Amino acid sequence: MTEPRWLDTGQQRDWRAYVEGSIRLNDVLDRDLKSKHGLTMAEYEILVRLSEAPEHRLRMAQLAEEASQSRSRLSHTVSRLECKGLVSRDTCGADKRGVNAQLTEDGLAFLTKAAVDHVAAVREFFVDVIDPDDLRAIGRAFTAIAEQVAKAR
Amino acid sequence: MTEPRWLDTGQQRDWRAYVEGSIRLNDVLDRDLKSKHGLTMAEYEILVRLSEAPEHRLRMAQLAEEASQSRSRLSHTVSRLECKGLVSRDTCGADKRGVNAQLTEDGLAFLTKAAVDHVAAVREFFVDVIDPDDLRAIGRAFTAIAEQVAKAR
DNA sequence: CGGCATTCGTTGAATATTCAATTAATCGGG
DNA sequence: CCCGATTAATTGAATATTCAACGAATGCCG
Repeated sequence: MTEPRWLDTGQQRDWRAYVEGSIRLNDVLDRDLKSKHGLTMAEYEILVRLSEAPEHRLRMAQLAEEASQSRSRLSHTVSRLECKGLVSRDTCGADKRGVNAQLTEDGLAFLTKAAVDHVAAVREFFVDVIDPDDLRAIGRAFTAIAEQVAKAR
Repeated sequence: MTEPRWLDTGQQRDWRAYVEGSIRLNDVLDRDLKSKHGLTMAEYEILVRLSEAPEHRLRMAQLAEEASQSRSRLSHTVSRLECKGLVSRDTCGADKRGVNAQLTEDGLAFLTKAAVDHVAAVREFFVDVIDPDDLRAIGRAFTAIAEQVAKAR
């Protein structure tokens, strides 16, 4: 059997700082969005992706991929957003298996308001708290991580 | 009303890379730990903190704080771990409201095995795919973030 | 000492997420 | 053209997490 390669002191410190910090960041951003607009980050992300898509619509599978969610989870979540009138579903013309999620006008208006508060919170607890060079490092690192995860599947 | 300060292109790119990367990293590590040992990261973290505490025991409130979990969530999760025989509960002598969570011998043995695989996965998808300087940047940044979140409460 | 406010931990219901199975439609080789 | 394999999306049950409320013990202050 191969000897496990443990993390050295510095690596462990940094890894743990990341684990704790990311949980707490997520909590505070989620709480903020939820208290002010009744949305979770996952729901918010869905609205954002739709708002950036041509004609404000995307196939479920692609939306799931972009929002880093399972298809099952997306189905449930979109159902909730549909109940709130922020998103609608219609069957895709070309591929009759497919379903398009479509951002409604209300959805876009709602997102526009929520985005103002959300970006302020992202600044307050993330962007404005860290050195610009460190931000770039984070961008590099997590891009590489996402690639590595994708590669492994 | 104050004008919202949007993120510039680079900030947005880096922020989004982080959001996506951190979700995917969490997914892959959770999946790995769950498939190999039937534990979530949250449960694993609880065992780790207990293993590092004097006499392998901690008050529930402190454990919740260290593992970045709500007390309610911790209660439920510890109940599950108790069912598996990895943790036990006993009332705290000094403060009769208090409860100590205690890592059992089985729990320690179990953790020791799980840690080998977990650290390997943390290397594969995190430590070994990023530049050492970027890792330090992440450590700095998320330490600052955790502080900022703590300050805001 | 008395009593009010706070802290500790748990509980159960409401909500969200995962997991496995299902239905329907498309694809592709023969 | 047909049929088995694959893909799309949904469903409902099992599981996990959040949320609000609670009971018990302690702290604090007059």
